Amino acid sequence: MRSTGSRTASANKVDLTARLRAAGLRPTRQRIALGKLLFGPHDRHVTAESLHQEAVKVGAHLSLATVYNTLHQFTGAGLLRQVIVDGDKTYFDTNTGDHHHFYYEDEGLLADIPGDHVTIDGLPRPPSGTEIERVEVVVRLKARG
Amino acid sequence: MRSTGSRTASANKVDLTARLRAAGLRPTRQRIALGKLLFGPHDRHVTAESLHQEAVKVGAHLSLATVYNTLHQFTGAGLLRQVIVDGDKTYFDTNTGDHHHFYYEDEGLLADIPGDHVTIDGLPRPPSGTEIERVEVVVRLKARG
DNA sequence: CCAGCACTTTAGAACAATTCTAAGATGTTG
DNA sequence: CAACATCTTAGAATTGTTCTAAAGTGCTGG
Ligand SMILES: [Mn+2]
Ligand SMILES: [Mn+2]
Ligand SMILES: [Zn+2]
Ligand SMILES: [Zn+2]
Repeated sequence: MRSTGSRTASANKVDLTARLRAAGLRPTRQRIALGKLLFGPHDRHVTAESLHQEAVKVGAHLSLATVYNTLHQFTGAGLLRQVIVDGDKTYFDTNTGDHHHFYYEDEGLLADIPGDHVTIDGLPRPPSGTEIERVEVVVRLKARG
Repeated sequence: MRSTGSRTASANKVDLTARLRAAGLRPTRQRIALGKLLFGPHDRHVTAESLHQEAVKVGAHLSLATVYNTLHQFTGAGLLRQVIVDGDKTYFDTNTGDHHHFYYEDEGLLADIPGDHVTIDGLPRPPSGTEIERVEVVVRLKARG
């Protein structure tokens, strides 16, 4: 359903370069490094800090400010979306399609719930003058007692 | 359904004092002032900052640190719950029952969606070793284009 | 091929929300 | 009321994030 065939294959530099250009972003060393980490075979949920650490670990060296800039630019370009489930940090999600989340509160981890089979009934219609931008379901989990 | 009959009447000092004592909290001047603002006839969504300003406006004078302390103590006592919809600030909700939210992104305002009629189908069962603490639905609204 | 300009990166400062510290104030109890 | 535990609070500290402005890099027109 998602239109990005290249997402499922390991993201190579050519793909990324094209994707960045299409988004109006120059394919810089830093953006390509982050893109490789983000747009691999599986979807991911990262924070700026976690992605920065990961980038450093694979030898890319770039600043945390650049990670923030890049995450926001990718989000603006529709390559990422933000997920807000914790007051202390912002998560960025490579899955921009319709889906929901489990949130492991103890671990601070997100897991996708595909949107396909989830239905939400009985919601009131949006107040006049407004429209729905998105409906988000978060299932908060804790370790079984 | 909620067990707090006193919530619907204007919260008086006697009620609040009892409620605080029951929660193991001394009914101090500050906690009573905040309790009066919070536990009036309607449910409310506040931030520490908004509640502090409101308290100052009605002549109570207490520090922002006390507002934070009190909000957390009230939450621990089950008198409030937190709602996380914005990375920049935490909302506290006097409605501790089962319900969901509209979030006016432009305004930073929350409105309740009663839980009674909303049904969510097709959610996977929680991963083993975990249990669901709560299922939250947030309907993000934007001004109609 | 560049030169040259726009776009990027980044160190470090700045910010905003929240938490912490530790010292003085206040509620409660005998 | 004394005495102690509990509370409050100013101000410092922390954390996640954004901003600033200066140095670096990608791209294009000649
Ligand atoms: Mn914070
Ligand atoms: Mn913040
Ligand atoms: Zn996701
Ligand atoms: Zn609410």
